Amino acid sequence: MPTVLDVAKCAGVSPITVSRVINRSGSFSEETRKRVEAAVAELGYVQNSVARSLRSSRTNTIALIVSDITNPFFTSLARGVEDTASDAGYTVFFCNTDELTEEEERYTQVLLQKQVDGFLLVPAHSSLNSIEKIQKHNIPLVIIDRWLPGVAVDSVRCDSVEGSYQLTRLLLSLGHRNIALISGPKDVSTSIDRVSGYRNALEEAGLPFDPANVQYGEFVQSSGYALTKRVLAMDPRPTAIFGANNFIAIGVLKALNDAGIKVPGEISVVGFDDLPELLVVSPFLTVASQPAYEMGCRATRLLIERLGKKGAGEKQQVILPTQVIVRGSTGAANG
Amino acid sequence: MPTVLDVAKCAGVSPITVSRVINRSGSFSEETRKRVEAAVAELGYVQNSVARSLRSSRTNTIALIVSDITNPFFTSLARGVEDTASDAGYTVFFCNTDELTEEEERYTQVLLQKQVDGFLLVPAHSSLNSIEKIQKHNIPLVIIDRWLPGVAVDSVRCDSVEGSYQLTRLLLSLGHRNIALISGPKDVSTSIDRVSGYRNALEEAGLPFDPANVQYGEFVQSSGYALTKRVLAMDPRPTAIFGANNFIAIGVLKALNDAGIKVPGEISVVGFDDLPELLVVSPFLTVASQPAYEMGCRATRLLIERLGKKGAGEKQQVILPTQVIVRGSTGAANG
DNA sequence: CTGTTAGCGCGTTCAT
DNA sequence: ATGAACGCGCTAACAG
Repeated sequence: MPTVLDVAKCAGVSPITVSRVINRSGSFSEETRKRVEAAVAELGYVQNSVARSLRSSRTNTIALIVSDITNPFFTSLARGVEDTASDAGYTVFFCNTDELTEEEERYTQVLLQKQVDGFLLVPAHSSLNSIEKIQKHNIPLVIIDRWLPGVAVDSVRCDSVEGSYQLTRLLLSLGHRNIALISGPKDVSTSIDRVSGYRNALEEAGLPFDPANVQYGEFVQSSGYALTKRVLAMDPRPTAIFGANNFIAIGVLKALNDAGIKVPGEISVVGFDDLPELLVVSPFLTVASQPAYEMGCRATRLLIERLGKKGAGEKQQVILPTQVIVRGSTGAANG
Repeated sequence: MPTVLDVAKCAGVSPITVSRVINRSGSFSEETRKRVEAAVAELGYVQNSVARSLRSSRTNTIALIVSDITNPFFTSLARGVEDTASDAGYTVFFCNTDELTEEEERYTQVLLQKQVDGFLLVPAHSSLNSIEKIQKHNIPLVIIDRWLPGVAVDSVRCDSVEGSYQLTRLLLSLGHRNIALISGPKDVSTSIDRVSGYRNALEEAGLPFDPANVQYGEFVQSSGYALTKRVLAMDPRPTAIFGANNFIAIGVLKALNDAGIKVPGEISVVGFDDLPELLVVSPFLTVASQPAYEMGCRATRLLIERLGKKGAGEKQQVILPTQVIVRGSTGAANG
């Protein structure tokens, strides 16, 4: 493969001039530009970004670390990230941690080695190792979807407390007094916030917060399914179930389906996270919807802003609203 | 950030010795290893892959170029790619072309510059520019999901002809004689193959192939929706509709829903590509399902095999079977 | 507007 | 088992 040197010889100029023309940096005559571009075309020259990066200390590359790209929420988010990054001249590495701290740390290490210009991270649980390592290396970082206690970082997420509060209020307004919440892991902020919102709504309504009504599990369908079975065994049986993310909510609906329980006739169901309308024929679930694509765009824009002025400026917290969408899975409590 | 030199000084050895310990290459004493590792830990040294790549001409990086990661088929595929790549020590760049040839070429150029070790590509339409460019640079390439006329490349895809043939036979066996096929773009191989399979089944059954029954559009929901409207206006009206991918099939179902037409009572519907069971409460659509995750794994394994022996060996074509899953959207033709 | 020099951080080559 | 010298391809810094 030809190098700048070959192009330079072919065009009868010095390597640095070739560099200037290719990168549109510095200045050069129209005549030189033409000769260089002709040489580039003739030789089929392709610039070597690796060498360029070694010299310039920039790779035009960012990392996106999520728990599972297969979750439609993260898929949309990833698409937002890629669109925004691509427009700004960045290429995106993507990584799935499956909520495993070790995987997160392994990826962080590799990507630090690869000299990514910035990190977009959905933290697995509440380990700070990765974050501290990234910060120690002075690489811009934006945390997405979750917060972590005691760290000052740029972040973009949705208002889970408020979304959860509104969903719970909706159920209360329908007459439900016994509402089960099937949550994710205890140490993930989205779980914590959604429990808080739920609790706030109950207390505002003068109802007791019963810890037994909150089941902690994983943000996966099988967890939603299994915990619903447990909820159904409770006495008195809740008249509404709140699934704390999309997978859990689907697990809830499956379990109710399998148990022959009518929704919303016998039990109402609400969920957090909507499914993209491109995937659903007739949306049924009442949800608090998060603007996943938009979150990806915002986080990427924030990150790219940071790339210029490393470390400078106050950390920013972008908190986007959720939108409650009422559909067929919720109805009046009977009894 | 510290470099090998700093580590070397700190450990009282030469840079190359540090390199040997870190990469477990060459030989060194146990004593040296300990001193180097202590220095690495003390300084928080992280190897610079960019410099390493410049020297070694390998980046341990591959590119995945798909039309749209938001399509669950590509999402699962991407997950298969990432899992396999990660296990083998590779990191993945992901890119969305939206079926645009210019985007494909732009990404190809950028990734060539970034010296990716290999390409996984779902080609947009039938332009060969990107492929020829990649081949000219001698970078291993595996084409996924589609074939292109007149190029010898490694590829992994499903047997769309057979899947389509079986879906059509299923409809025929249910008594349908007037089956509309809503397809993707005319120049994409998956469209071509699915029309072929459909045609084969009809002709085998002694039925005429009526080109008017095949509507070409895009592989998107709005296209499936709009073309269904057109199909519904036909006289005689088809008793079954075949959506050539997941998005189209959903568009078909939405259009029938909006038109108040019962499925399968009045019209049966089949689709290509299944939706992940994690996303669906009660699967309804009869489909030919493609093992998307597996395709991603296979393609990545094939690519990684190639990375060792560049250009050597015969090009390989992996063709995986589809699986027809009969569900509630198909019923007997009445009439 | 253009060129010279030097060096980014690492690993290959050859020596000891 | 260890080290010295050199160069991967490019561009920053400094001329002119």
